[in-house]
Amino acid sequence: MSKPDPPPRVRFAPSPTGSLHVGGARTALFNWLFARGRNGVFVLRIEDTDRRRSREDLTREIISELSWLGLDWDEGPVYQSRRGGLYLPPAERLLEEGLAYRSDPDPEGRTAVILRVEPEDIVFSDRVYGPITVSGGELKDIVLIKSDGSPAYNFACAVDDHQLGITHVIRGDDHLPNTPKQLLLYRALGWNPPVFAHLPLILGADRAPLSKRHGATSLKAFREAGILPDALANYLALLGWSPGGDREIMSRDQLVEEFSLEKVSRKAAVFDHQKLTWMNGRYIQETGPEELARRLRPLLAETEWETVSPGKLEAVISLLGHRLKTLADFPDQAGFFREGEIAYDPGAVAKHWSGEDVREILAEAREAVEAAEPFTRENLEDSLRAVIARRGIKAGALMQPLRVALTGRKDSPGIFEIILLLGRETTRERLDRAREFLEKNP
RNA sequence: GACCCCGUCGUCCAGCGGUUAGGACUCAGGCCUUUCAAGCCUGCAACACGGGUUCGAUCCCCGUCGGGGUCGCCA
Repeated sequence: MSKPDPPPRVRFAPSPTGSLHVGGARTALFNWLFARGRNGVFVLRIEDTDRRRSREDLTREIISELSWLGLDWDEGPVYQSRRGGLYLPPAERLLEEGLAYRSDPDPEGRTAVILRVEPEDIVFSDRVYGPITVSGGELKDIVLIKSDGSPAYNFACAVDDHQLGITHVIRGDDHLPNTPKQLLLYRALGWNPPVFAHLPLILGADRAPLSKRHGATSLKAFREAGILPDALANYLALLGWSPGGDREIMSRDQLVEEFSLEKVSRKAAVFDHQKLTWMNGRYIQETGPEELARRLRPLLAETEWETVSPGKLEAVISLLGHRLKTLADFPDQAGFFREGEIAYDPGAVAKHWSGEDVREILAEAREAVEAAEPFTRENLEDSLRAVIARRGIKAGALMQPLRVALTGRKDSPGIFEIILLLGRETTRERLDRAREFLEKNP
């Protein structure tokens, strides 16, 4: 047996110039899975050297969305902007060694520090893409320190990764062309380079890189759309990676257990909202009412549900929570549990209230509900089924008009459960109102 | 344009020289049922093309075509 690899140190290094989007989130997730699966260390580094475009509020947002996704880090956040002093010494060393030179002064007399690049082939092995050769002469000299004194990206990246002891650089494959440059920097500085692993891009349905044009792509948007973090993590994990075989619904522990860079795909993947929504529905089904209520609460702020009691909310959720595809579906599907008058869906009325005997049936249903004593699900069902039997009609001929009267819609959870939760009084009110409606609109 | 990468159902994946090319999402039909959702069953649907190598290529090699990435003193 070969001896086990030492624990890896990886990092996720977002730039706070925009919201955290699914592409970045997936990169963070893969780093996290990799670290957690082999006892490694996950470092969060904020690449905020671009003072002009970096925003503190975005830094906070990125941090909180990562937490929402369930990703935690062991070190950081490390702010690149606060480590200015780290970059000059290595650059000066390269200058002294003659490996780097100063640019011609700009009009203001400032110079940049630039690494001299010799024309020679560069070969490296990417953990995902395999061996990659870049022929000599393709690379130009590399700017280390810009004329304004700040470190250029590739240099800052190499210095930081080295200084933080990063062993594996796992990032989007838009960085693949940067890799030879960084390798040259490591070589010039006499440092051991980390292992590089590049992740394929995530595309929109039109095969263009995912962007705002494709709708909700920020984590914030997914959260607000009622996607569960575990569902999103599971979906994202499978975008560009697979454990082999047919497994799809996988817990965090399973993902951590199975994840490996070798099984990451090299092919860009199209983000499929429908499949995410399906998967989210599966996760919702497996989530208990208590937790669903907790997840739902923030989405209910400023809606008519804001003031509903926790007990009532949980009761409603246990009745229809498992039917939701996203948490955001809740207000629409649960609307009829709110007090006050319900709206009748015209389609439902036309379909189920057009029969001649509907008024009679509803009247008998009303009596049957009154007669259920004690007020239990079993008694309600017995009582209502008795009406069906007595009239010799099909169950649907009673259930459907009743459903419209109580919910205003064609689809809903089971009628008996609804009556039970609504209570006798509300049920009675709604049936009376249905009767009035039918009298006015024969 | 140059350099690099990629190419299995519409989409996400499995496959790793011999398979009726498998699963999932979507879509269609059916079952169940008080409706819808869920669940279960069935169906539609793919190896980009052309050369090799081989007894045999989805799989290996070359080319073509197609897609993507990068070419800043941005990150």
